[in-house]
Amino acid sequence: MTRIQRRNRSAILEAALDVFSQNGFRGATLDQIAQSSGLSKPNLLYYFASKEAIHIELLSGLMEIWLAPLHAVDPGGVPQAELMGYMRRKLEMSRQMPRESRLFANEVLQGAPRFLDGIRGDLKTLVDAKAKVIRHWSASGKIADIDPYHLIFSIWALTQHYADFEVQVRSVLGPDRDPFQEAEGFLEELFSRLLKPVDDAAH
Amino acid sequence: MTRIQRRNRSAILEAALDVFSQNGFRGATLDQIAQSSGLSKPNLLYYFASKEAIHIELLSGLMEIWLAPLHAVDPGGVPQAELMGYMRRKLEMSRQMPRESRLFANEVLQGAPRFLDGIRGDLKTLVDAKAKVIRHWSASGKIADIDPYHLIFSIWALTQHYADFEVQVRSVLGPDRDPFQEAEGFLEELFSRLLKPVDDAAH
DNA sequence: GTCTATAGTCTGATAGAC
DNA sequence: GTCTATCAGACTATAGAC
Repeated sequence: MTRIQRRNRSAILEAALDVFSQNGFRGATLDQIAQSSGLSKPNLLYYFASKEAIHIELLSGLMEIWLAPLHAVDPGGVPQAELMGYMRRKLEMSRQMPRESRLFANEVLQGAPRFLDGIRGDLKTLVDAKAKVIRHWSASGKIADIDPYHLIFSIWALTQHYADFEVQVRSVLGPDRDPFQEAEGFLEELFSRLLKPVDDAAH
Repeated sequence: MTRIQRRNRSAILEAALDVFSQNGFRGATLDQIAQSSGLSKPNLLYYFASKEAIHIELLSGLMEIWLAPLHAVDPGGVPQAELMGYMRRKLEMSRQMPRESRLFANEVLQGAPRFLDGIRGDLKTLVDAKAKVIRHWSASGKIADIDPYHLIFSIWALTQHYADFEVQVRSVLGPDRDPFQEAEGFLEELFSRLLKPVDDAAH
């Protein structure tokens, strides 16, 4: 692949991320992507077979990046620190990559018609593996005895909320507050309390 | 308005809830709504001026129901019980009204272009009022000293996650588990821990 | 009030010159 | 590789008969 091809492909994907993340698959148009990427509409289709091909390429290309923080949870690390670190990295991704968050949110919200394989495959496999690690940490008393799947869901829900519903969060907080900075402290407190094992010796 | 008119209008709105919540505004078509409601396409437009009018009517009509649980938080009640009750009612709404949850999620996710007034108006006003109540509870030591806005966001994020991302949650948990029933216990534990005031006497 | 027919527009994709 | 021109289908909305 030439340098020009690489540059055009990535310009298309960059523009597509903008457009798909804001409008969802059906709401997005090739015209918008063409305009935003600076290429003509037929030229998009020279690089990608169809509108759907662009979308699929985007999703699968971002999947690895998106799952990296969970992948990085180390079974050999300090449980509390590993999980707090995972939460922090996810929040940081919501801050730095809100478009990616909304891209996935749009897709899942609408039933993941173009992505169910990825969810049922890579995602489930990874979550199952990490859930086993977390369950072990709970069983050995290193963290509280809570369901690992719902713990992971709660990290997703709380961190991605600030990206996916950013318009609402900012509207409610008003223009002078920084949602992400405040979320950092709040979620730190929340997950500290959630993960702390019950200290039976205190009773 | 005749009985027939009332029945047709509500049939349209019921069908529109199905279609808009699954596809978003731009992804939805009048054909789908017509088919789902059993009326012809021109007949939809006899009852509503446009596709957008249907959507706006849906959103504003559901706004009151959607905010009722927060409205019901009683400044005179027992703080911990009030907030746990709010969380429980929100989770119950995710279970019973996932389409409504996804309708709002789609709209907010895409920047709330048809709903920003509602968010900046009624929603912000209500949240501001309840935040003041919660802050007072914190200050008097009845619950933990946490930010009331982010507490409310966390209730929204965690309860609505089970409706909005239901496909993903079910795929990860597998077919034999009941997400909502499990969430009940998990969120009960999470918010109990989060709201509990620090007991200084213990140190 | 409800229908068929259709106007007018938008959209994904292709043809073919260069 | 990139463009202009354009097709075929889908879409919102309206006209007009009944």
